This record gives sequence, structure tokens and C-alpha cells, in this order.
Amino acid sequence: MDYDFKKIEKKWQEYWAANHTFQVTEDESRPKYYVLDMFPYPSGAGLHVGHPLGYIASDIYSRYKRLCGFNVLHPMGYDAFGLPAEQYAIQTGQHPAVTTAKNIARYREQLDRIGFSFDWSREVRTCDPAYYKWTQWAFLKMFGSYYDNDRQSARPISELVEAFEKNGTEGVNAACSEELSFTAGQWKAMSEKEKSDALMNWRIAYQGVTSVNWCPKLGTVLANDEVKEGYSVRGGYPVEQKKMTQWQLRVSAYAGRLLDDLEDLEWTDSLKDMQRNWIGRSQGAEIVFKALNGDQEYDITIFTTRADTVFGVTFMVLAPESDWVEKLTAPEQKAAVEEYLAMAKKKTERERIAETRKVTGVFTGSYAVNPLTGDKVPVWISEYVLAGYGTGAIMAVPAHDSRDYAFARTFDLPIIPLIEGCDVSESSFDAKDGIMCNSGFLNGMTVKEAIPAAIEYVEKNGLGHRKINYRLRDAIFSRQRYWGEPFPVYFKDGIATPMPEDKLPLQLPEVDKYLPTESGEPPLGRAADWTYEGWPIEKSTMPGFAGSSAYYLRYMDPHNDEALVSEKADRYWRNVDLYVGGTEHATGHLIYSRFWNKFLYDLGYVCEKEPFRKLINQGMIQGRSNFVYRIINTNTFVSCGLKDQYETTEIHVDVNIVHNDRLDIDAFRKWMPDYADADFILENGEYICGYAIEKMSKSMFNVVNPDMICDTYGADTLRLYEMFLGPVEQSKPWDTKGIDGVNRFLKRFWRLFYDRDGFIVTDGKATPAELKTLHKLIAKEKADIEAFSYNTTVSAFMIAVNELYEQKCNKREILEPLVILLSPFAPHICEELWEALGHRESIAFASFPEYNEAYTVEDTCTYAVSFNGKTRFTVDLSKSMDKDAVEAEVRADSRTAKYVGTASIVKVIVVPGKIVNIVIK
RNA sequence: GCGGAUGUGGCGAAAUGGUAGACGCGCCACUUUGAGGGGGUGGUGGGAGUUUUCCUGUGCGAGUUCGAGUCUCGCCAUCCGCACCA
Repeated sequence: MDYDFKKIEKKWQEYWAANHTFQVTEDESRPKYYVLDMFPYPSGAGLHVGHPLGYIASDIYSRYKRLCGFNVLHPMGYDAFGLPAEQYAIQTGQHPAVTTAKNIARYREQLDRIGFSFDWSREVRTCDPAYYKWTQWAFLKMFGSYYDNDRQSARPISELVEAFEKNGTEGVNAACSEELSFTAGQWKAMSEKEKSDALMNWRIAYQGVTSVNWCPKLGTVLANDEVKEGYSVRGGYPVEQKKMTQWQLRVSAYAGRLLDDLEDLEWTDSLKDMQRNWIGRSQGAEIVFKALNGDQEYDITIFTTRADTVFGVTFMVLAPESDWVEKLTAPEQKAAVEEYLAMAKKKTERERIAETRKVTGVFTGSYAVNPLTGDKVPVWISEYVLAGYGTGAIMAVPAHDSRDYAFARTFDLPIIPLIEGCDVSESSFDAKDGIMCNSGFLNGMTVKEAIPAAIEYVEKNGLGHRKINYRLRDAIFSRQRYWGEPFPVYFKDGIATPMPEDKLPLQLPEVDKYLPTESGEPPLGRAADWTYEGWPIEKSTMPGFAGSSAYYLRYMDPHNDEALVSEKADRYWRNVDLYVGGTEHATGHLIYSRFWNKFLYDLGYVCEKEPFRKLINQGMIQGRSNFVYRIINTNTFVSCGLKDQYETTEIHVDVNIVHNDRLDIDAFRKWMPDYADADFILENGEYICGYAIEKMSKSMFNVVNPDMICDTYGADTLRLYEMFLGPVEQSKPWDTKGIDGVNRFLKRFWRLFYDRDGFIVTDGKATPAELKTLHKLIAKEKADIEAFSYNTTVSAFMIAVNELYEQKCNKREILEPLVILLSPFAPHICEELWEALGHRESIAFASFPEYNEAYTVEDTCTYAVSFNGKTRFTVDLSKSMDKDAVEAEVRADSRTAKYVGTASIVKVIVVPGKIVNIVIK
């Protein structure tokens, strides 16, 4: 009987669906384990072989954990709101919900063929009103909260209002957009509208004017992580800076906690570093400089990490967008400043990046007073100072900052070195190293001593205060698009008012077109009656990351209409134990999701402060393109090895009609009408194609569809092969070379159970050699799976099966545990064999075999011995020898050898595979 | 510029500090079958001897160690992330 994977895979996929094999419920009697994949955006192109890599890895882990007795939550869903469906809708007029549903159906079909153990009863779709009800709910909670810096926690905004009524802003320490101060009396005197505007300064979800990334082509704003080098990540359109009123999330309030809590996560160092970088903590001080414009005095606050260099300040610089620019521009410089500002404004973000390091600037005509020296220094304006970081103004220390140095050189400003013996004739001395000089009371200190000393001095004398600055900005939360979650907010007399919770979800209205209105409003402006109790409803929608920020919580309790997640379900499933997905979400989703979770944690809705305990980043699968070589002006194609003898053009050929770089000539003739009567110059009777590693894309004809592999080799082969290709975390090209080897292994595995006449498993007693093979494999698989080293596990299976095959082992005692071991990797074939072995229940309910060391230890060990690593001989030692004693002796002797220096060194190899040293005199 | 990762055969890749190249692909030889993108056996880093073997070998250069692909330092190369962040 042959291994008929088509029949087997269809049979078991239907069985799992019909029997709800992978459906789970909270079961207090078993420990939980939560394995999550980053849910996909269902694009129109369907899955290619790269997509399932992470899903297969996590599926193997889920199935393994289940065999080990865990109650495993392993759900899947769709991140279904997003730009592509909307762009498609604009072009075709088809409702995004329709195309999205179609794409989801296609995804599901493809996923089902690979045999995943998802609990589909928990599927979520972010565009489903029953789902986005809870996205909107979370937004309302954020709108109704502020961040208390003293308690380091989100609190209801009502508490803040109470405080204002009692003492105004006095004693309030809360995260805000700008420092405001008013008394209780002033607060009470405010109109409702004024109060509402004031509270926006503290709300966690708030509306405010900010400089945004505006993409004219897409007609919407984008978050920082949605923009790369001045172009939109989705679509690649140019992006410009624009000041607009937008909904924002006060993510910056959580910067400290987002940074600190990284410590306890089992994420890779590189990913943690990316987040640290993005959060960008820097410790320093804010120092106030008095500046004079004519008779008017202004305070300029600057941020610095190098308070020790204040004595070297020779000028100050403002960002062009800074509010101080207008105040400090002297009448005689007005024309020059305006010209400079106009020039700076005209430049796009893109141009600024391109012109990095080109020094530009203009003098304001004003001077500021150095608070430590009393010296007057000029105030300049330059693009190299960013409005969005720190205070938008800096003190310039050209001797010890390379940017200030370049500026000083360009505009011929003085440079005062502050460190003994440093050379600033060619470049600045940026290192925080050396002894201070020219620095008053700091003279003689090292830089490391001077920094805290300077800050202390500044604080004592009321010139400023210590400060920690973060690069992380608040997230811009509105998008001028149709296909997203509507904001449950309406404007009553112009005051942003939350809708009552029991009116959620606020469903997306129907519109005639998906384009902005003629007056430039977002598409929701087209909705016929987009009002609540007669008041207009917010017209922008939420960004993509809104729906994906808390989906892992919703899986815990997906059908709950009363809460995002019930307390019971949350207490049981807690958080994700293993999260698998791509690195591309390092600074987007993975930051927002952590923020969202912490916010819900502060309000007591979830019990864990971090959403994802362990995270694995699967590598990208690149495409492997194939080429044919056409001789110029002919329809004759020459094989790769002979192409240099002709003048040829290289043409991409569909990799699906090429096998191991050999072209299927008949298929090629049928592939495109132009090639129907193509001629070929062959080598050794075959047409060999060239190849290159490129991105997997339609235009290069190198997209390999998993359905194709499932048709030719079966899902189990696909799963094993994707794991066998190399470490999960590594990027690698897809190359079908070698898939035959894995397929051969499965056939051979099958032949342990069946020969051409039928089932051959017997109840005979296993030999020590057979038991050894089995138990070696158990030990290996346990260790490897825990370490996500799946490629070596697959190798171990191949070795084991080869050994058993050689021993002609067809004994139940060995084969039954073997099937369980392989089942996480190749579930279909294992279910089939499990059934053939007489089991009625799915193999998913089996238990992982126990490892017994006794079977793997040898009676006698052969030791290979070499003198000084040269001449070798072998010694046999009995296993009864006390290994620990041997090792202790070995170590002692090694020390002797080291001190005496004359002993010969002997290598001893201990089977299996262990090597220790001993010394023979 | 800053940060992270990686570097081993023709290829994908293995190696708790202990026989480097497991396993697979490809290739070579033999074998089985009427035939196969079939089954099996043996070989396969390089260089000598060709049965017993020896030399050399993990990007380059040092170091620690009885012993380094593995640990430390310095280069070189590739990939990824951030980038005027004061």
C-alpha cells in the first residue's frame, strides 16, 4: 500500500473540522498555554509559501505543548481593515467589505490545506462590528482617562476635574501636551467649551494640533512607523509635513514603562533594541536661558544631556518651527529670517533627509545670556534643530558636538574647548572622556563627574531641572479614510462628546463613493445622516493598528457581548506565551499593543502588564527566480551553460514550470503564446535555467503557492520542508531543491508500517538498538522544540527512521511512540497511522512519550585517545565506572598538566558523543 | 555615524569549549525493476598515499585554554534596524 497523501490529508482535515478537535475551553484542571500568530491582512494575492513559515512553526509548538498536557489556545483571525481593500474600492466601486470577505475565504481555504490546529470557533475579524465594538470601547476609555505621573497609572478624567475644582493645576502631575496652569477659580470660570479644550491637554485619547505626516496621494495622515524615508510604507507615495488637528493617543506617557518592562520579556536582543531605540530615552537637564529682543525678555528652555558643557556655549539655535522664532527675531533681521523660514518650509521631509549635513541657518538678531557665565551669545535658527524633540531649542557647544561644530565653522562662530588637551582644530571632541577646563567650578573634574555636578548646580540655583526625554511621540490616531473603525464621538456645540457605551458599536455607514468629499472632508462626509441626536459625528476613522492592538485578548473570549474579555477568561489565559511574527512590526504593532495592554491593565480590565511573553521572529522567505536565455531576434532559447556562446537576453520564467533548474519544455511552450513554437539548444538533453534570489513577487514569476506544493507533495511534506530549510528566525530563499528528500523520508516512514501487501506492524519485542534509536529521538525532540530548532529535529527524525528501516523494525512498541513524536510536524500521515494502529481518538489527544535514559547509555564505551592531539588509539571502559569521579580526576590532572607543563595530553571520547580530557604521564 | 545580527563544502545547513561538516540536496559508482521526478548499497571539504594513513582546513590577525567553529580583543565583509534625538 502506497502513501496516498491526497486521500489522507483530505480525510483528516475533514475529521478535525467535523469533530472540533482543536476547540478549547478554559479548563482549570490543566495548565494553559497560549500560542499566537500575527494575524494576516487578507490581501487579494493570497498566500505564498513564505506566509505559512511562522504558522507552521507555531502550529508545531502548539501540537507539541498539547501532547505534553497543556490546554493550548491557538487561534487565528484577520486584520481586515486597511488601505488596499479601500484603494480597490475606489477603483472599482466595490464595497471593501465584499472584497475583504472574498479574500478571507481564499485565505481560509489555503490555510486549511496546510492542516493547522487552529481553534476556528474563536476567529476574529477586525472589520466585524461585534469585534470593533471593543476597539471603540477602548478608545472611549482612553478618552475618559488621563495619566497620573505620580502613580504611574491611567486614572479616570473625573478625578482630574475634581482636582481642578479644588486647587486648579496646583499639585497635579500628569502627562500633558503642554504645561498649563490655572487656579480653581479660573477653572470654574471657564465655559464648557473652554473646559473641554483644556481637558484635551490631559486625556489619553485626545484631539490636538500637531505636525503630521500627510500623504496627499492617499489623502490621509500616517503614523511615523507607516512612513519610511519620506514615502508611505503602503503604496510608496511621497509624504509631507503638515499641521493638522488630529486624534492622538498619549503613548508618550507610557514611554518609561514601555522601556523598563522590556527587561522581563523573552524577546530577541535585536528586537528589544529596536524598541529601546524607538522609545529613545535620554537623561539630562532642561536649562533656562534668558534672551533679549530689544527690551523684551524671554525664557528659552533647552534640553541637554551634557550639562557639563554649558561653559562652552557660544550660540543658541532654534528650530524653524519653534514658537520662539517670532518672539526673538529682531526688526533688522526680519527679512532674512522670513526668507529662511519660507525656504525651510518649502522643503519636503524627503529633501531634508537627502540634504542631511548640509549646513543652513540664519541669525535672529537677538542674544541670550548664558546662566552660568553671564556671557551674551547670539541666537540662530537652523533646520538641524528639530521642533519635535526636546524643546525645539538647543544650546550649542561647538567644541563637543559635531553638528554644532559644523555650524560654527560655516558661520564663523567661536569654539571654546572644555577638556584638557583635546584638539578641536579639525573636528569636535564628542567623547565623554577627559578632565574639564575653562569651566569654572567644574575645572579638574572628569566629564563623568562634571555632568551630575553641573545638573546639581543648575537645580540648586533655580536655572533648570533634571529631565528625562523620550523620542517616542504620541500616536496619531485618525485617518481620513473609509475602511476603518468610526470614532464613537460626536460634536455637541463643537464639544467632542463620547457616545454612551450602550450605543456601541457605531457602525460604518454606507457611502456612494470611497473618495473624499468635494470640500475635502473624509469619505464619511458622504454618509447621508452621519449624526447622533442631531449632532455631527467624527468623520475620520481609526488607523490599522487600532484593531490589532488588543486582538489577542479578544481571542480569549471572542463571543462575549458584555466585555472585551471576561474576568474569568482573562484570569485563565492571562497573556500570550508564545508570539510568532515578522520583525516589521517592531516599532508599530508591538509598541501600540503593549501600550494598549498597559492602559487596560491600569484600569483593571486585564491582569498581565505585558501582552506577549516570548516572541519569535520568523525570517522572510525570498523568491528564487529562474531565467531562460533567448538568442537575440530569434525564438530560440539556449541552456544556461551554453549561453555565453550567443548574444542573449535574460527572461524570467515561471518557477512552477522549472524543476531543479530544469525547464519543462512542453509546459514552457504552453506558458505563453509567443513561446508556442520556441526552439531550444540543450545541454546533455536538458534545458538548464539560470537563477537569482529576489523578492517573491508576481512580476518575477517566482511566487510559489503552497497549494501547488500540497498538490504535488502534500501538506505534510510542505510543513516538514519549510522547517527543514533552516532555522525559523533566518531569512532564506525558497528553493524546491531538496523537497524530494523530505518527501522520500515520509514515504520511507510509511513503509515502516506498510509494505505492498498491507499493514505490517507486529507486537514483537523491541531490541535494545531499536529502543536506543527511539529514546535518543525523544530526548532530541524535546530539547530542540523548546529551542525552536526545528530543522535539526527533522534531521533527527530522518536519522531515526533510517536506523529503524535498516533494522527492519516494524514493532508497535517502537512505532507507536514514533508516530506521536512526528505528529506535530506531519499531522495527517500520523493521524492515519495512529488510526491504523487501532486508536479511535485523534492523535492530538495522545501523550508525549516518556524519555528513558537507561536505553541510551552504552554498556561499554569506546574511548579514542590521542597524545598531544596526534597519535590515537582506543580504550574500552565499562559503563559501571563512576563518571563524575572520572571527570573530577580529569580536571585535577589538567591543572597538574598546566603547572608541570610536561605531561602528555590525552583526549578521551565518551560515547555517546561526550568528550573529556585526561592526562597520561 | 549609532545599534543589532551573521560569516563553516558545489548548495541548504549541523556541532553543552572536546573526532568539524550530522541530516538533506546535488554529484559519482554499483545494484534492482518491463519502465519511472521508483527502490537499495557505497563514496563525496582540499591535497598526498590510494588496503593500516598523513597533512591541511570553520572570513583575517592576536589572546585565554591541555584543547577554540564556539569564549575575549582588534580588523574585514554581508544583512537588518535607527539616523541632524542635542
